[in-house]
Amino acid sequence: MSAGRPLNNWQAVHEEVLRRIHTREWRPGQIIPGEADLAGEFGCARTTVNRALRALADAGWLDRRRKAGTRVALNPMQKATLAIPVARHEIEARGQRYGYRLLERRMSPPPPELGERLDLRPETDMLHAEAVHLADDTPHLFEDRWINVEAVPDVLDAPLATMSANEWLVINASLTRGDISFGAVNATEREARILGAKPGEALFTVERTTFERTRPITWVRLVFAPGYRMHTRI
Amino acid sequence: MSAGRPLNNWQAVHEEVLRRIHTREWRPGQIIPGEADLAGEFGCARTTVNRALRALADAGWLDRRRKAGTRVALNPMQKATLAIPVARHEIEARGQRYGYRLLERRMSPPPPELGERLDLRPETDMLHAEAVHLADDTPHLFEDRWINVEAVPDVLDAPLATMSANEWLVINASLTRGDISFGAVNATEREARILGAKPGEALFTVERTTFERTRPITWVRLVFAPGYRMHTRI
DNA sequence: CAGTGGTCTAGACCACCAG
DNA sequence: TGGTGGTCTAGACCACTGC
Repeated sequence: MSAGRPLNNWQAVHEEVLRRIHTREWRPGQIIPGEADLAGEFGCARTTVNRALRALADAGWLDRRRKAGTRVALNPMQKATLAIPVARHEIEARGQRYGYRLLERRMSPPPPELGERLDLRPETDMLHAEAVHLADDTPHLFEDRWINVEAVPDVLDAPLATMSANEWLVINASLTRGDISFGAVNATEREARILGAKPGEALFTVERTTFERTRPITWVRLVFAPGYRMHTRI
Repeated sequence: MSAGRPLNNWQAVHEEVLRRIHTREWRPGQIIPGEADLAGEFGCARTTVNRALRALADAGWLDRRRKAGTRVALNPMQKATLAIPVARHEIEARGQRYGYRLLERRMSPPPPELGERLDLRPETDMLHAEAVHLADDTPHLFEDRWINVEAVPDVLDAPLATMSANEWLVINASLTRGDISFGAVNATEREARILGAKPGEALFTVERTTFERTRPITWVRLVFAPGYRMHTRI
């Protein structure tokens, strides 16, 4: 069934396969022809078909299993690649002026819950930094950060007044793993004051714990100004 | 510099390169050797190196540009692949019993804001369905959905009392694009009653608009029970 | 303009696992 | 156990883009 002009690049194959899925020529759950067959039909090497189908599987449109073959995914909308907001970039991308103010910086024992979660010895002091990120002088994001100084002692000399802890850590620490979670909190009195919100107002939060191997480096909670939404597309 | 045993599969190359990034042998912003060099060092084909480096670039660890070469990314934590929660799977994965109750189902003109956002003609009725998803009989998620019946007329015959609209649409409609956003809202009186929350309590929400080509099929807002967080890892 | 990554090909071998 | 996807190779050509 070698039809029209050969599809001799993987993007073209990708596009054609996606078209067949979208037009329901190939329906959810249905098995599609094997790589060799498609290569024959499209007039290209099997490697090229493989590249295209692998991309579609990564994106969630196909389910592939050896021997079982390739099927159209039942629910393509359950995978998304998300751009984790980096305050400076997000603000500058909107054409606004980025600002940063350090509100607090001091050594302190972490809240017990955090100490346990990071599996630190009790009574270990951490560096606690609080800051607010501004868009055209309007508060955008409140950052509440705890840093494990035993893991990155140099951070005590970091110029946190002018440079966000994140920027310093990215350059100076070895970050191998991150656990990230998203949720909602009611603004505390203090958060409300800092972010220009009403106390109790619902705020979007991101929490991230960053590790070097298994050693915790830092825990941070980002609390966004009211109305903030994080977007993605499939 | 062809050292020990050859790394003749892309996962091994992937691992070795990631190791050099993690140990800061190759530092953020630094340029790394070209594919040909690495292939020589590792004792494998350039294609294999390419596969590994491409995966690392997709994951955000490397930045690659023709002619400019490959550099260690400055901020590897800004990309994450997210598993969009599907209520049934999420609940069953926790070993709980999944339940579903349809609360409302009727034709109605959409709120003006929604009608505009979907670019529908004024006075177009939509199918409005509200449902709650239960985990062991405890409310987990409130679903507020509007469906464009002009795009999927058959949905009027869908057994929404026993099957969630999402499951029906995935099978019966052509979904080519989705816009997704995450945020926080204060529970309304009604949401609080349904979800077992206090009025005003901060709740995590996901909103998704789904399209066939450019035609809107459905808009849905998921409001999660208090304390819910969505997780991912890098 | 030249060096880098991006890709295609043809052939081959292999791991996996559904039937 | 045989068919399917997963991968490697060697060689080649090309597109992009920094210098």
